[in-house]
Amino acid sequence: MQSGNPLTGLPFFGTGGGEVVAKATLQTVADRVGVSRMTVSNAFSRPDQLSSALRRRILDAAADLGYVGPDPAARALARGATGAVGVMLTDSLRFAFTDEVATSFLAAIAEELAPTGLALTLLTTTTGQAGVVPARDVAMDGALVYSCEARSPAIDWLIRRRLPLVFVDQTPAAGIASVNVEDRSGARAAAQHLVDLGHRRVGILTAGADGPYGLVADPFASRAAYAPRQRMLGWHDALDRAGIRPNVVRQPPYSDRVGESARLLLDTAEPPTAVLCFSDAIAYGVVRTAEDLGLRVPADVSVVGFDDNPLAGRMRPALTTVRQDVAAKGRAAAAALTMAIERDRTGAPGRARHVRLPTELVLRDSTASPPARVR
Amino acid sequence: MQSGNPLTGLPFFGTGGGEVVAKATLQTVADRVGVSRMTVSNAFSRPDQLSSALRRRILDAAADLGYVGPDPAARALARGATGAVGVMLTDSLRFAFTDEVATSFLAAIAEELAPTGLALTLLTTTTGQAGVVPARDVAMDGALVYSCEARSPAIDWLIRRRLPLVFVDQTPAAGIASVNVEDRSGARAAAQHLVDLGHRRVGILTAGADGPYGLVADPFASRAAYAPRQRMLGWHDALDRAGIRPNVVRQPPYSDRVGESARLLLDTAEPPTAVLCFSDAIAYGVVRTAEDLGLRVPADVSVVGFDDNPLAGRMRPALTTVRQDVAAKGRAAAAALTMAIERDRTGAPGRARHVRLPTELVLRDSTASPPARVR
DNA sequence: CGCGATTACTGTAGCGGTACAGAAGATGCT
DNA sequence: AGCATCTTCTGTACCGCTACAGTAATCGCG
Repeated sequence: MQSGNPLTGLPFFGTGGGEVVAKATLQTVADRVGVSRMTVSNAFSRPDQLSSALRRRILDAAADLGYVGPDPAARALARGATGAVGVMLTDSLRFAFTDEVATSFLAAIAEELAPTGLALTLLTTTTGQAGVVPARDVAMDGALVYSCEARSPAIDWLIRRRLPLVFVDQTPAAGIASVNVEDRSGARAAAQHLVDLGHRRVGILTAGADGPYGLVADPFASRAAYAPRQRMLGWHDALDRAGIRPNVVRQPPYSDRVGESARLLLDTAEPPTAVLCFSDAIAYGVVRTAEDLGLRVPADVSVVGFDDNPLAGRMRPALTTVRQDVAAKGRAAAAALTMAIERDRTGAPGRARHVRLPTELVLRDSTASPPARVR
Repeated sequence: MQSGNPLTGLPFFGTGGGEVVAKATLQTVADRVGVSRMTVSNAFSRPDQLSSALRRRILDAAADLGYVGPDPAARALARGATGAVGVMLTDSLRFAFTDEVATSFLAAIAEELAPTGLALTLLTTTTGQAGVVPARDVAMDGALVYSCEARSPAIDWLIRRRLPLVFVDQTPAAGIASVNVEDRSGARAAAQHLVDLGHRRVGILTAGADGPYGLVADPFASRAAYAPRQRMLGWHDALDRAGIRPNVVRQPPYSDRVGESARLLLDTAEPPTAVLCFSDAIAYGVVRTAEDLGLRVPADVSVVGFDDNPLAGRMRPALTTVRQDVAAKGRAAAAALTMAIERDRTGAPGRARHVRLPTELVLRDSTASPPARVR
């Protein structure tokens, strides 16, 4: 006698007090009702293929037997589709969840994907104990690669599997759809803004998974990821033209210890009158450090961020930054992925598209002309 | 002649310039090498089952044929395990990514799960266009249910599927492992702290997916989720004992518009001298609103949060709050889930464990005795 | 009334693996 | 030499579902 789990409120097995069976499958239900297995499958997955009366009987029998519905794994094999897409993030997932820009991006993807019924599976580039490599071993219909090192083994697995892919904030590759933003021109505009204000001593605080860290001689020596490199190019576009040679400091990504890096720039004999930062989060740290050092922002030192993180508008002084529409990026990525999956499914034509979203310089209160004494 | 994709650097098919085949499977490789399919399977999944020489030949042939490795979907069916676990979040995934407490929790889970090789699949309670219900249709080995409404259809699907589950910040259910924090006693301590400081006029600003919203007459009328309810109980434990009847305002969860709700409490003829908030994020909004109204915190009004969000320490005044160890909660949840999956796999004994993590009142600068004039 | 079009259901042939129980030959030991 | 024991490799039987091509009965219609 099954009376149901008192707390979940659900019956232990089935909803009709049916017998306790090892495991109900389509066949179990088919046998019970006296129809073919295919008909039961249709009852669940293609209701228009049978009479509603029979469907009713089948569904009832299924409930009675505790049959929940087609097994997702078996269905995935038979259909060749899993209903989930992967999103590959840098090694430390922690970053992905700590950074407001990354989380907004993920949120936008999740929202765009929700109506399609596709679930999002988080993938890391790490390898598990038993040699499990999610990128190789998890079933999925396609994947997004977000801001990862260019050529990790994990990405190679995704490519080898011939999964429909979309690269986001990655160096675009032929045959793979990509979504990027105008990092370079955005950075150029930011640097030009400083030049126009009259700054001649400029510092750059960038970030990257690869070193070297600290004050770097050659800003382009690192095999940095796409965004850091593009932004560095953009900053230099404007600075070079103005004949300015910036001091460049690099730090690990998403470090909370911006202070140390910022001091490398600011706590010197001849500190820059303006600092270009890889992100708003870093810019925030620079502003705080400047204040700690007794420098006023923007009177003594101007600071420019990147991203237009919500933080940028909230902080005091409000941050001059380069806006990118992260939500739009997420939507574009999700759309590109569903499109790539669709194309893969139908074997349709069409080449991989490379989307490039605009950036825009947002002037706020953290930039001003350099102090008179150094002008 | 395959020369490889110039940009991905990977060959179009196989690594040995092998022929372009429709799709390589174990059988394809087996035929090529002249061994049984089972041996090829072993070469990939159980290397100790064959001589390394043969394995080498098999792997080479596989690479040549463009065979990547066992198909995850097929393997999932045959093995009965997918290598992914779900985590069910409230309808709007956006919240999950917007709230720093939620993201820290997710990050901790992800980190704890990484070494096991289990990927995290994000599930929503929403139903996709084609009637796709992730909780029912996505293959997974188990799932976490985090802070969802008690009995949504999506949760029912998970239960019906008999998936190993762990409830987090949910009302514990028999037979289902759960992880919770001492919401009630934490809230009680917070309220008691205000009582001890001499406050008699106390406001409460809580949040919940279910209304009613605004100033509520009966704080317990809402069928609120577990945490809101427990905290409400805790606050009342202390206030009731002191004979204090608080004004209670409820707002939707994670709304950015705390201002409106806060004004319902503060912008009145007889504003409370202290406000208890459901979260630090809300407390932040209350502090800002108080300042906008010309009230000083804590001189005119004390504010207490909940969670000990990093924000709490950063804000000025630093927020008095109730600390919960979100990372520990994430780790505990992940551990409970892997344990549940393991038990399910081995059919082992052992009852579902219910973990309850401590909370702790953290005194900072946002609370003080009420202003003299109202004392 | 006869015939093509629908509707309702069935059978077969996979999808691409893994588990498990051998079998055949090599090895070790007395 | 004789026999138990490894080591390697093989064969079979699923895992649970869906695609697709039927078949049989019902329907519409001139």
